[in-house]
Amino acid sequence: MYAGCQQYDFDQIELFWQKFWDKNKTFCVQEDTSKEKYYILDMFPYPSGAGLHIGHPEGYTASDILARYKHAKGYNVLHPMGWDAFGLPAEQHAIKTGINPSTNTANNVSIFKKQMKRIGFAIDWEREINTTDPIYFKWTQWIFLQLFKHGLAYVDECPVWWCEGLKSVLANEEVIGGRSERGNFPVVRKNLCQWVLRITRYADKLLEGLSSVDWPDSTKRQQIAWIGKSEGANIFFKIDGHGEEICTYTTRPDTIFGVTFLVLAPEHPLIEKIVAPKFENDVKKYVENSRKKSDLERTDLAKTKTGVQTGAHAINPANGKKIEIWIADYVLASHGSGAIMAVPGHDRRDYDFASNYGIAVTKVIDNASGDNQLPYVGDGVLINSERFNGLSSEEAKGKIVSWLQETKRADFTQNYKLRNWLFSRQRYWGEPIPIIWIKENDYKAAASNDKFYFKEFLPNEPISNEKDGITYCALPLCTSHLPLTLPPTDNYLPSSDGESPLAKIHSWLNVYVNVETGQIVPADDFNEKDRNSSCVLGRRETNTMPQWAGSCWYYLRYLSPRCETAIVDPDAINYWQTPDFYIGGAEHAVLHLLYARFWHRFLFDIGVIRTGKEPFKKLFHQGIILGEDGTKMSKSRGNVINPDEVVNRYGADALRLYEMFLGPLDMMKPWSTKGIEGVFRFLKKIWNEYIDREGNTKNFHDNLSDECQTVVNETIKKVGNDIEGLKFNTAISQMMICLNSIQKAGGFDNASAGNFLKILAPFAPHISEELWARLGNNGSIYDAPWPEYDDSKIVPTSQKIIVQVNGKMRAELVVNDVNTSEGAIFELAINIENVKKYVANKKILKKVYAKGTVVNFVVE
RNA sequence: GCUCAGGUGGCGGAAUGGUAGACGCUGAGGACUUAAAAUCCUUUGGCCGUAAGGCCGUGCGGGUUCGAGUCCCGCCCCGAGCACCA
Repeated sequence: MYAGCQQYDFDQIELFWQKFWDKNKTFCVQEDTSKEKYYILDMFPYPSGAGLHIGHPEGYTASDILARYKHAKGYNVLHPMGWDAFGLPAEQHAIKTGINPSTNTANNVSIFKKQMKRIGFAIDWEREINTTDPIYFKWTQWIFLQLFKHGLAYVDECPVWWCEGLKSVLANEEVIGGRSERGNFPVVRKNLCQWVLRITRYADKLLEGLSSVDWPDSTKRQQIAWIGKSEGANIFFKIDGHGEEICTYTTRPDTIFGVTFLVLAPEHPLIEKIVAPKFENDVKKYVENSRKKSDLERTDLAKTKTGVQTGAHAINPANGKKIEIWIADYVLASHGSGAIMAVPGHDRRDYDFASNYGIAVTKVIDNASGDNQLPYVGDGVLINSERFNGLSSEEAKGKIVSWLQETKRADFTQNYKLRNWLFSRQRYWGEPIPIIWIKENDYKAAASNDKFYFKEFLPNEPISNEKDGITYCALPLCTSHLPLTLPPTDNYLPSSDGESPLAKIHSWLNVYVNVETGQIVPADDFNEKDRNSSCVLGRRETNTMPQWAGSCWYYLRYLSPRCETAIVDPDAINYWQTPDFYIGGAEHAVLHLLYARFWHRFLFDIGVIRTGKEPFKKLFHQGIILGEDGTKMSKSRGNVINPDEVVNRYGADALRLYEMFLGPLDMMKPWSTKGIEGVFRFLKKIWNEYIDREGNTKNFHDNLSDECQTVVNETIKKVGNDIEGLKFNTAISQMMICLNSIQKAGGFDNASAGNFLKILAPFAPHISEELWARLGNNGSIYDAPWPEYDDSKIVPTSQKIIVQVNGKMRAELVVNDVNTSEGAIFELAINIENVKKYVANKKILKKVYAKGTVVNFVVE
């Protein structure tokens, strides 16, 4: 069966085959131990109301080509798709309309799915997942509870980014230049009680794991920079006339003899204790001022560095010198110990500050190049450093810290830029955090009860939080309570004091917990006659999880999407393991990919999965498709290309082919409407090589010319290699070259007609299916094996050798015998008219022959 | 400022140190057609030349090499990421 049109009617053909694939479940897979598996993962989309963007099909087509190719090569290919559907836009839509976000989400998902099916991706839709589906987020909550149990989730009253525009707290990563990443609203600091995940405990593991993965270098580098590990030392400075010490972190202990002052961050806890009465007012003013400043203002590099004296002094532990202690906001409380030993001779920032306030600058490192300019920030040889003079920076670092260590005035240590992961969001449309807060006394009493039900995820140390003078402890739900679903409401607006909309839904919020039976009853429904000593009143956690949570582990869920007993079925993961290939945008280089690695390594550490420490062995980022004007597509610029319109006008095969033909997959490249007409023409040419004007399949040649056979075999080879190397643009141009040759030669023979369709199929599956069927084949071309090529046909029977004189091309030499000797080649070459001209009467200094390619005569 | 990636015709882009510009688009000319669309053929880096052929040419300046878009050094320009991280 086939669509049966006369001309290349892409609409009829594509719809016919899409229906065929659906009906026959062509792309559905099961574990099959007789075959090697290949797991291809796309970063799953957020199903926005705007529908598919023209950039989506780029990555999806790339992974689809690979999936279809690997299948043809005999692999059991898993290529699933799902929806990262929690998130702000659906919630804001709900705030505006009062319609539950799940309705809106379901709507958007169906649009996305329809669009993706219309492009013909070889996706196993039976494995479709959705992060907002309770059967999915049951396990997201379960993983959170594991983190909680293992002491990796805690609450902290910490300064967080509060965005008034979004009425929500944002993570550091969601704040760009003092404004929210989404919506571009201004943000301010605010103290709130938040859930935090201890990702910093995994800093070293996350760093170490990068060396074992095949990822783009830039992405690895970004993660390394984000983790920001540095090796250095804590050095302790005694405060003159005080019992206190100031701990400073430095990576340059070799410059300790050049310390001329200390600087504390304005938030440093010792400030109040050490400030001299005379300076109290100035200090107070300065500290208050810097608290008011936004981070943007504080970290503006262009501004001159400001600070105030404390009037207190510290003693340099290396030489006993008394130095001033200053406060300045160029020192960050969040890094190291929030205090630094300032070495203006060898640090740009300390130098700037010292210059502003007339503080002494001492040179303690000799620059090898003899440049005397200060500050000199490189390594060198120590001077003015007493017994350490003459040592290199490298040697001195260790020796000085060891020496100070003897008297407990220093310690070797490391520092990280990585902060713990703020995991709370004050939103409705996210996974509820499966925690109930109960009074500390109730918790203690319950925990010491042998019949305590809530042991499954109980941490060693209770997580507690004080509210209105009462201490509450976090009681973790058990697997049997999951999923904890979102209560219905029609008011999605967060409360003005920063709490999630869930805090307003009292029937859900307040519950009675039976700590012996595990029964949880809404307080409203609580029947007083059921009250007994094991019933305690609790308040549910109202924060929800960030959108990253659902995407941290989705690649595991595809393996057994309906599994009810575990996050992933053990047999399924034992077979499919982790993805062999992961493709998605570079915008997720740090956050998603770091968080997912963190969860994966955690799940590995607690034995939930045993498939290796890293989730994504091979990663690739597709580039961005720009508008026709070479700028980023945006509504305001009016340069947005709608994929539906492209499909309507040229078809899915043309869209797929064109996006792959545009240029290298990882590059940014502009869309061109004229360009897609080119590949559309190519598809029509293909059609016309198979089907005559009456719509009948053509008769092919009995055999092809040698020349054509060479091209066909080269094409099979190159297309295969190019797919493996993800060089789809050159694979397509090779197929064009092949078709041009076939066209010139007057058509295919039977063998090449079939082979050409097999290599075309991953790129343009619909037309390939249709023509494959019209050649008389049954079933889907998807199941046809990848063709073999004949290397002997690729080796040409004659060779074209370029003849150069002094490196300039002067002639071409064609030799019929590939094994012609070097001497004979020189003889033939030198006798060509246009070569003779240049070597005549000249002394030949050198003759070079690169076998089969070039002859070069070097003459005086 | 630091780190990384890149700079090739009118455009998107090809080129294991070996014919720079494959393939596609655009432009020009032609065939078919009453005409148009579609299709097909020729041509399309610049300059000189009727041609054969020659000279120049991969951001700029040097270098290595028989030979450089490709390797090395310095500079310029665009893009991305990080950005007072001590």
